[in-house]
Amino acid sequence: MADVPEEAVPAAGPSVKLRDVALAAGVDPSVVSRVLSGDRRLSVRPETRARVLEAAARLNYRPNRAARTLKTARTMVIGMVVPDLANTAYSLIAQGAERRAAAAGYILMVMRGSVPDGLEELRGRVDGLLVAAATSDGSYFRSLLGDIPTVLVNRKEPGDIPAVLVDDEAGAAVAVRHLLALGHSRVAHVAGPQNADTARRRLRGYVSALAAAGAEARPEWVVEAPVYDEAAGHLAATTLLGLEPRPTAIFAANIRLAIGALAATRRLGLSVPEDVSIVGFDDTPLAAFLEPPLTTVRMPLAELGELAVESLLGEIEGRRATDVLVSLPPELVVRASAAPPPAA
Amino acid sequence: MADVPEEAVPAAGPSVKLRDVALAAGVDPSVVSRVLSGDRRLSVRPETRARVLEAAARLNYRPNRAARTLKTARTMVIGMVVPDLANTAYSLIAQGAERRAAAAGYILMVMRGSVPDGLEELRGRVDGLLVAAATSDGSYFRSLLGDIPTVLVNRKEPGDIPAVLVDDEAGAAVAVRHLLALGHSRVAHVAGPQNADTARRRLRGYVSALAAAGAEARPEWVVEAPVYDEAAGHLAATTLLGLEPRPTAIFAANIRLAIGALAATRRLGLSVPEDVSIVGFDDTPLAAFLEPPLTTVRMPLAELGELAVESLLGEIEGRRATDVLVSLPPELVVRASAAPPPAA
DNA sequence: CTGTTAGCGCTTTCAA
DNA sequence: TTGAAAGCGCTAACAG
Repeated sequence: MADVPEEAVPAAGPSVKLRDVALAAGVDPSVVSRVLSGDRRLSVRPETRARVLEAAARLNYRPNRAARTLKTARTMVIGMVVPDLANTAYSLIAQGAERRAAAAGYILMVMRGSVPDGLEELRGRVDGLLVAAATSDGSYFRSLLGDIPTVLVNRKEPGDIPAVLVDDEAGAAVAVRHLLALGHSRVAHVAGPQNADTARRRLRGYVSALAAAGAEARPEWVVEAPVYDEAAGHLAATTLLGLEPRPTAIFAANIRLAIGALAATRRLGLSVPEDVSIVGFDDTPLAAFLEPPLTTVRMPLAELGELAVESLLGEIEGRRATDVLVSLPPELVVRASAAPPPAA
Repeated sequence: MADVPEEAVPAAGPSVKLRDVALAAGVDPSVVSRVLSGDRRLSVRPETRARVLEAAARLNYRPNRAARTLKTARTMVIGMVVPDLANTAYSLIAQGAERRAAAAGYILMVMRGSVPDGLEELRGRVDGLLVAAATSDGSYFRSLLGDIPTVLVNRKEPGDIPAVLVDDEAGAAVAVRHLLALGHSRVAHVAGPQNADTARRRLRGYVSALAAAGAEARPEWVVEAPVYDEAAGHLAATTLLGLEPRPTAIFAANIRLAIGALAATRRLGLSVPEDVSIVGFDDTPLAAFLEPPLTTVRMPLAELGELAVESLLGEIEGRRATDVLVSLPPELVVRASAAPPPAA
């Protein structure tokens, strides 16, 4: 006689249902349902509960999610839409979101893409949506959404969709003040695409920090990168460094932009930070290994993710969410790309 | 009398069901179902079909997914598990996967995490799984999976889970041959974590390319990075460059490792590529903006994603999948980090 | 060409 | 403390 492992996983046969467990435990399916969902306010004789639990375990029962969803009108999944996966910022946000979602019994699933595409496909598969993808038209957007509870993650759009934000304006100001404190008087800005709310807020922070310090600000010291990537940063910085007199410092609105700016500076035969200082926005492990290591400002992105889910859970429960600003302060990560300006 | 916009989106009231559409169109729900799911082999009088379509549109009907899933036992979602979102390689794979999935009417949702965590939560929410997360124990893994159709993406584990792979071994060989052709005779390797299948295959490619060329290979020229990140690459390269005689070229098993190696080299006061040449594995836009721009090998990752879905769809349909190797060749992206060795 | 019928597997009153 | 019954919204035979 061959040994049959006791815990053998049953082959892909017909799956075991609530009814099978009920049969095996000698009770009604409804009892099994109540026991297994841990219905607190239900009195079940301990021995009955034990029998049910034992049967469920023995039969390796897995509730059918579609049936449960059909009945309860809840999927217990939260969707997150991001414009592109390969961005460490989104990954940090997702981590926070995931943690908070898990604590509430939800799972987080992420979809790449713009909202208009993915939306129809998501309806009915998620209980709520975190939208981190860029959008320019909030109301168009709302109508697409229909009644899916949604919160915008670090972007505020016209319209009534609640947003959770980090203080990008303050973060930008931290960067600029650092440069000013180092003694720079010609601080330029590689701005992000101005159709993105994040980029606008960072630009505002740059402008207001300069103003608050009474420092000089010239319109030509701001150049907008049409997208958040290295090539765009390279191009913008090249323009900036061609100015006369040349800016001695550049604050880039994003890490990829900063990397492009760094490359541009060196390709112009200038050195960082001796000739020009550079500060980037959003931190990543990579920053420490650039040449020179890049000074950046780190935003509380994991907390952003957590709070966004927090807010979304409220919406799912029918509470009307309001905008929230993550209260943790931005943090300057000082490395080597910013130093005092050359003694002109 | 107030104007009521005709296309007003109904408030979050009770949603419209198949029955409502049927009522409005004056037909039976089953007819609506058939018309809307585009059942080809069904004859419906054109005018009936038109009435149904019109009613559905007017009422803004959205099928209830849970009900459909309960009935059909299909979710039409493919899950993808990745170890971390912030890796451009996964993002490329996901793009390919998404495209192929969409063509078959599926959507792709990605989950971060290791398989053991996420799995129980995924069962019943996806029809199949693409696993790109590292695993060391394939059989343990299979038992967790139960009967969820799965394909491993660019990792082969012992056990019977089908895998779709790119030819990492050939890719590594391309890199090494490039270095050899440049005239290097002391080519070292920063290997990835050897519990990862990708890392093992790349190491194999390094070894066999050296052997095929009759070039010298020394055990101390290979150092393993315990993880695929910049810090580990930095450390490994530092060790390598302390060797006597010093290797004149380094092939790094991954882009992040290569970036760390680049930084290490410079921090040792050596220059790239004058003193030492570096070639990385997997390409990213960033590579062109490093100092110097990094020569890399680009693998057909989008195709990997497509083929993985292809294979998974087969499994979902009950066909037993076999391992497949993406046939597109690796491509060397020549930039500036590799050059002939210094005239010793 | 269209309607009838019978569930899919679960949860949740309500009744015993 | 447990069981009975109804139904979530859809699809897919089968019948007409």
